[in-house]
Amino acid sequence: MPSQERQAQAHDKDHVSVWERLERPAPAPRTTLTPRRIAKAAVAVADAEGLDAVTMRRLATELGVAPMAAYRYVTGKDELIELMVDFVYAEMDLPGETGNWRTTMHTLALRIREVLLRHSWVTRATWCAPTPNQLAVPEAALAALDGLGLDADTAMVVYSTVTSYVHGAVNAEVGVTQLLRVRGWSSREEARSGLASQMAWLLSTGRFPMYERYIGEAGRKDDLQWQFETGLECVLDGISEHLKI
Amino acid sequence: MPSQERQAQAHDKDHVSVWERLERPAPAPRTTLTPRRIAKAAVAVADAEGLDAVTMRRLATELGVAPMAAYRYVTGKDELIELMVDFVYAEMDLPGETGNWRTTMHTLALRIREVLLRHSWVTRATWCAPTPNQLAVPEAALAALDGLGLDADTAMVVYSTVTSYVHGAVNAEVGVTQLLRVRGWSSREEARSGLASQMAWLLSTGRFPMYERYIGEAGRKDDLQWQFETGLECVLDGISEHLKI
DNA sequence: GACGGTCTGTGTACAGCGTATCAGCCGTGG
DNA sequence: CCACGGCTGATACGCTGTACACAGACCGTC
Repeated sequence: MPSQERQAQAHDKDHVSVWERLERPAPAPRTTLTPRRIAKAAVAVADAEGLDAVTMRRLATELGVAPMAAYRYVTGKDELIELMVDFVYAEMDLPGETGNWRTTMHTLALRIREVLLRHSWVTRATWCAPTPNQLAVPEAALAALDGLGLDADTAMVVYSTVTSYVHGAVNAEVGVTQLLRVRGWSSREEARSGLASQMAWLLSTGRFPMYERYIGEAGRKDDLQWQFETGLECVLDGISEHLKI
Repeated sequence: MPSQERQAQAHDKDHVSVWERLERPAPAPRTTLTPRRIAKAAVAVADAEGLDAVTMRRLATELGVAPMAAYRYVTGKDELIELMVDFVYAEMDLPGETGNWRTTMHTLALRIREVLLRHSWVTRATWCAPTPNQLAVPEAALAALDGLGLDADTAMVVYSTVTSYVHGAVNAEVGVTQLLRVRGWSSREEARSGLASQMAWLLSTGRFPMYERYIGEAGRKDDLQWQFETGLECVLDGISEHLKI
């Protein structure tokens, strides 16, 4: 995301979000290009080759239009990424009312993880303003927490705590995946050996005896699903315990 | 971080990490440029103006050397960022043995948050391989968890859960800050009004009644410290509860 | 004290990026 | 029929990361 701070003084307080702008006039029956089509193409590229592969030129090629064409719909690359993020969140099916906050939050966490893992670049784009479909997530969570007697602040903390955990965990998972791509390790085995040799050197310094023991004793180092769910259970137990709900 | 996937096939499995390389010969008493000086200058720029302001040319200007000079010490920008991350983690003072895992983990979480907030760009650079000073964090955590009867896998889950939460939470905090810079909002008040107007439009769609109520009822929306600590208490309670420790 | 080799920093160059700007084209109102 | 005004495409600029060839400084050796 190289563009994050570029357009600083381009728009100031009378900034109008993409969403608001797109909603307004419906100026003509757009045919070739639509925000949705743009977002879809960009997401496809990002999924396949990473966020850095998404360039305005590449996107244009993918869509079969001129390099600058997409600028008719977004003011810059930042907004393109907003569109992409929203597109991704749109595909998440949020859990409905189950009558049990814990079940709902559990499902929600798993769903978020699925989506973020499927589009691993999203975790790198969290700096953008909330998009409509992104806002639907806390909406669903707050609905699930309604009626438990929590005040508004506390309910939001519950939501934040769960999503913070999910985002942090997925970020760590994704970090490894991305490292593979950076290093050009394609096969899983190649990656393991490459990372292992590097780690071996670090451990050989003797600075990390506990970590070394972990490497030696651990049996579920690669069971990311188990790790995630175990941590999630802790988080949910903690919320239940701490808030007496 | 535009360079993340560029140097794919440059080095393959016989990749040697910066750390290993720097340790090896001790070739001469470096004078003008050292990895530490490079990292320090880069971190200063990133702290002041964001990660995107850190360019090889800018860094060179800052150090008073030619644009390509730093390439003598790092193979590319990715390694520069590794150096920067390690530099930051080096300044974290890790909690010593307290005899109480919960106290130690609590302190650790707060310390990590402090450091990450002080260098808010770090959360965007988590994809890199573990650096020595980064590895010192799980080392300290595992040491604190030793002797509780947890198996290696579970101990690591405890550590991961806490840091996942911390990273996720800080990431969310930082996201807001960064949005300000992107939008060119300098003052806090200006930011609030700008964000509020955008949010107002989203809420006016009526899609988010629960969220709207939260906005109306919440009193501690800006007390990030309280939110963080409350969530952290939940997480720690949950670990204690779930694992019976 | 002179010398050759290694290490350190410099200069130039290139491909690719985001995007400002302008020229041309189109459908439409007169 | 023409003039016009908004959409589209191409060109251009300044910036990026970095490959590459080079010059100077320091070293151990003779």
